[in-house]
Amino acid sequence: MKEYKQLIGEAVHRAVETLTAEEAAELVEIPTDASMGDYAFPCFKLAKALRKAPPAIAGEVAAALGGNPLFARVEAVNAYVNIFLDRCSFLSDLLTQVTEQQGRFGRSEEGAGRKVIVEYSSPNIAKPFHIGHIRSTVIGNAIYRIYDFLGYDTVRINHLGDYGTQFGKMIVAYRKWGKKEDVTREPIKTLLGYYVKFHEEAEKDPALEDEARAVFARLESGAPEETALWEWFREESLKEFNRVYRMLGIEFDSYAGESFYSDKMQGVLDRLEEKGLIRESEGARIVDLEEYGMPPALITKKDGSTLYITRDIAAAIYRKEHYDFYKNLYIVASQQNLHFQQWIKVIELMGNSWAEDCVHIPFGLVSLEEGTMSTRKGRVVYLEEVLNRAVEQTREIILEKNVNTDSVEETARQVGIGAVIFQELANNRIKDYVFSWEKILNFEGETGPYVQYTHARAASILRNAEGWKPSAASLEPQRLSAIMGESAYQLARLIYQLPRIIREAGERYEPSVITRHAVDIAQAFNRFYHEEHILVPDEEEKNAKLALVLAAKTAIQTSLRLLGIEAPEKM
RNA sequence: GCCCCCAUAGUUAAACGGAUAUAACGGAAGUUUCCUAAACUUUUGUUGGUGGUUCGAUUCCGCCUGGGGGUGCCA
Repeated sequence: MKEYKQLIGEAVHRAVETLTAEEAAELVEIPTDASMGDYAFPCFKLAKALRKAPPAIAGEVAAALGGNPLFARVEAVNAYVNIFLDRCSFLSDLLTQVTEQQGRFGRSEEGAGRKVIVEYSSPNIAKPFHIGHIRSTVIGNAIYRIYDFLGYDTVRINHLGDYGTQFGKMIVAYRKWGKKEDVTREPIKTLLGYYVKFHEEAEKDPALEDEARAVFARLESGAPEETALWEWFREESLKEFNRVYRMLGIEFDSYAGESFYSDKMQGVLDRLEEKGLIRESEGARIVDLEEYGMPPALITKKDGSTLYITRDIAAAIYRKEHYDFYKNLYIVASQQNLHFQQWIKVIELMGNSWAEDCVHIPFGLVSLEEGTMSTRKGRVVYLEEVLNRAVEQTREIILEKNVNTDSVEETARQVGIGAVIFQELANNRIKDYVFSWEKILNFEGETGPYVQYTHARAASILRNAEGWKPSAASLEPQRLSAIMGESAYQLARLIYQLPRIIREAGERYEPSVITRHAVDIAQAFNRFYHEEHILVPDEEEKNAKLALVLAAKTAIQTSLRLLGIEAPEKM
């Protein structure tokens, strides 16, 4: 398909040689107000080099672009050149492409031969999978899907929090107060109970903390009793996690968590020693980062056991050797910003130039109205409960509205889960937010159900069109004239932008760019739907409009798919 | 103390350094003999303060205020 920004860039370059075609293309804007054209080229920056007033330059550029048949109209307005596309050839080009490519529209091969690792979700074993975990899980899944769509080779890693002193605590608590049958019956809640009790008791008796550290040290050195208990906790927890992953439609290529690297720790310590990066301080071993403005990185504790920073370093080195990644992405809360800065710096100090390919993608904090979530205090909202309630409420709405669907259960699941995911991906990931039941169960306005509903509407029209198939002949430019109104054209423009939007979402690691665009397309579609009748008697007009409906449906479906949300055909 | 992030209508949020700051929710008023009213139309209302850089700042830089997070033996 034609890349208009590029074409305009080239044309500007021919008119003003001091600017390369690429530089010119970079400057091309899409005006907020459609009455100022489909594209605009601001001339301020040229004023200095050309020693002319911007409006004068705009006039010259406009004159130079004027003869191009792709542009219906080119006007100089003050310092801007406003460019109006020839709508018929634009629509013909777009609709031909989208109806041919369908689900492949927007796909790219730019990532061919490059491997991208996406680490996401990474819950802690033996702790509840709560609403705070949804962010990493859902953002990571979307980033994986976006990179996959852009042609990259992807590896999805669930870096389970299955190691560390917390397991010492858990084991100590289980031995003191635990019952096997309770754990088997309800693993996570029971184990969490032990964990909470441990902290209560440790307040009165600080010796428990030391005991827990000692038990973890035994676990790390491979003691059979501790290892068996740990394996059992891990297994029971994974059963629960997988139930949630299935609901969300999320999968992983690897569950290599922290424990996976336990036997690789010594190698890291040796390499750090070799490089002379380690020194002893207060009984612990550290890498001093003072000259980089950071507190020291604690590599081992005074009892010799490791910390998670050591495991993250080991993991990154292992991944570089094992996968030879192009990018190694970590979808982890912004609370860990310093942690990531520290260990990536350590990797760099070890002489690894690929340190810069390790990217921390932070996101904001989820809190409850009562305050921050606290596993220890048992102040959590379970993700599974959120998903179940969203599905339940959707089911009620479906029955109430008497919705046209083949399976109430299936649709309730698609829409309920989709609503939760959509909301999670609607805003910039860095923003903090306060969880509220009222908000998450609201399905009106800019929400997942709105976009899905629009998709279902488009699907419904195509069903009503019985047997209609897009044909290239009916999309020739001369046959489109006078058929398409303003709302149709504005919808088409948004569909055209989708491939660029997907690339931007990938570059910025920001799925919300796609979420917002999906809403824009849905709004434009609904406007078009209300203003114009689609299944009209005139064959030529009907063909063109149906092609646009199909293109809109395709664009919405692709957007939702990249976000990890299903697009029901009926609802 | 030091470091990082955030601050936009009543609320929740958008906005590659560009033209008149964009939506949704809420409030007010409408649209269903018409392809799905989970829809659409109209209306209401916004850049925390202060300096600077720039032809142009919600956006970049400095300071201030407010909120959140981090800061050596948890992850």
